[in-house]
Amino acid sequence: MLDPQLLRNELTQTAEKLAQRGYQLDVQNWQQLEASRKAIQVETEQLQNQRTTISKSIGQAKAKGEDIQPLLSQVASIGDKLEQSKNQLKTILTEMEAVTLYTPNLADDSVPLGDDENDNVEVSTWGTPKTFDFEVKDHVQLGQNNQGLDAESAAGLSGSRFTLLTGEMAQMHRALSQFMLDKHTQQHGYKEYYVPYMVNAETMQGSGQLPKFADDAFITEDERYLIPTAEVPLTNLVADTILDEAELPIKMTAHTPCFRREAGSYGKDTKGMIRQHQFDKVEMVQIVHPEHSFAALEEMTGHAEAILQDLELPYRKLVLCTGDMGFSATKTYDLEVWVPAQHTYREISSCSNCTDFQARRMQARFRNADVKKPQLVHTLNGSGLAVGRTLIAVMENYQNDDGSITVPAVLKPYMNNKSKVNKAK
RNA sequence: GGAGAGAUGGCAGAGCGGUUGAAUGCACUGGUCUUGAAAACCAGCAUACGUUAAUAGCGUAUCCAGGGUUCGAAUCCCUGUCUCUCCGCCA
Repeated sequence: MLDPQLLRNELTQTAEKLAQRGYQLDVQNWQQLEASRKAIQVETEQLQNQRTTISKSIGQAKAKGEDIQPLLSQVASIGDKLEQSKNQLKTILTEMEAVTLYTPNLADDSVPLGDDENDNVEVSTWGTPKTFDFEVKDHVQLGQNNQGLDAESAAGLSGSRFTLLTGEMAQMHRALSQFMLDKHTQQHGYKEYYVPYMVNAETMQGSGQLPKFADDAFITEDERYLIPTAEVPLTNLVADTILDEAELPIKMTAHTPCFRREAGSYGKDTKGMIRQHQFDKVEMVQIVHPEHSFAALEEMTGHAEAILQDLELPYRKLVLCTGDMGFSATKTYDLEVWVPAQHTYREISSCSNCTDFQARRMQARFRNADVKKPQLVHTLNGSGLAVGRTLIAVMENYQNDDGSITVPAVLKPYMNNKSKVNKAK
């Protein structure tokens, strides 16, 4: 949610900034709502004040044994008017809330303007894509060759966009998440969490997935949502709390499966395990003092980069343009890893500063020693990294002529010191 | 799944349907005292919204949430959520 003061006092500028993101705020409608809200709220509060005042004097009169009848008839006329006024106010506030819940965060001034992913700006690249002296296979072929990746069995069990991993592929998948968690907890200062994979609607609303993106999530019969990312449970851990300033920053990480309907992505990335209904991810979340959130974004993106560097996977870093950013973000870096078979970079991490947007929805605050008042925290989240896509990247970048895959050095301790897997039979 | 108990300010914990935003204690902040600290004593200390130039006043709301009764609800009634205890089942 945006600061309501922005919509009240800087409506035109705010609408312009929202338009950069492709969101059209109905300014006229909002102004009308705001005007009637003002009038009706004042009226309601006045009526309420009258009623309370008279009710109090009834109490006093009764205590003194005076006749309360005149007071009762005085208050009688207020009831209906108040009721009506209250209902009107409620209707307007509900309407206004609907607008604010559907309005995205504002982009930071440092974010490049643009319409879609074509306008994202490359910030840096790392590593050099390896040249192969044989014809590279994609991860699907590599997986099939070695019977470690089985889309057909998964489809039989669950349908499209699911993958089954077996043997050393499953082991490498596990090794990757272990490695990532160890790196973040031991070197980057994050605390490890094990979290629920199902959350309630309130939690989904807190981090911005609801109400606007209900179609993207799986919902259970008892109205719980399968988490689309560990960002949801982790970030909401501070919902409705007032933290001590000394507790900040809070740095959390968790390895979870992520569930996404992928509604509207029909035909996109149907081959292989690039885009799945279920995938594993190691997520980083930071809860920080508002002054430090942009520095924290740089730091957190660095933590994701460190994983790729340790795995020696070439990647590039992009800053997303205004039109391509997620709903809650004010600034986002994407990391894209080199995928040899596609001869291109593919997204493997996304790190965002959400400023106070999620914090306001969740009412996550800290007691500011300077101001002494509770103040909204800033929240950040980043993938560190998407495990399935990392597995793909390792398979393809570390493939050998015979179809085997060399184990990256940092993964060896997690794989019984094997140096190669999936030797073609 | 069955039976019972509960949910009040940062925490603990009072509260008869009437001037209760709410006793008291702890914590916290400022002060007195002290060479300094502790102790003691004094004072202050919720949040949100509205109005406003105002972080000044004034007003409104908030005692788990949502309904209801009433002139008036933290207090009474209904529904829901969560927590705890006991029983059953169970990885």
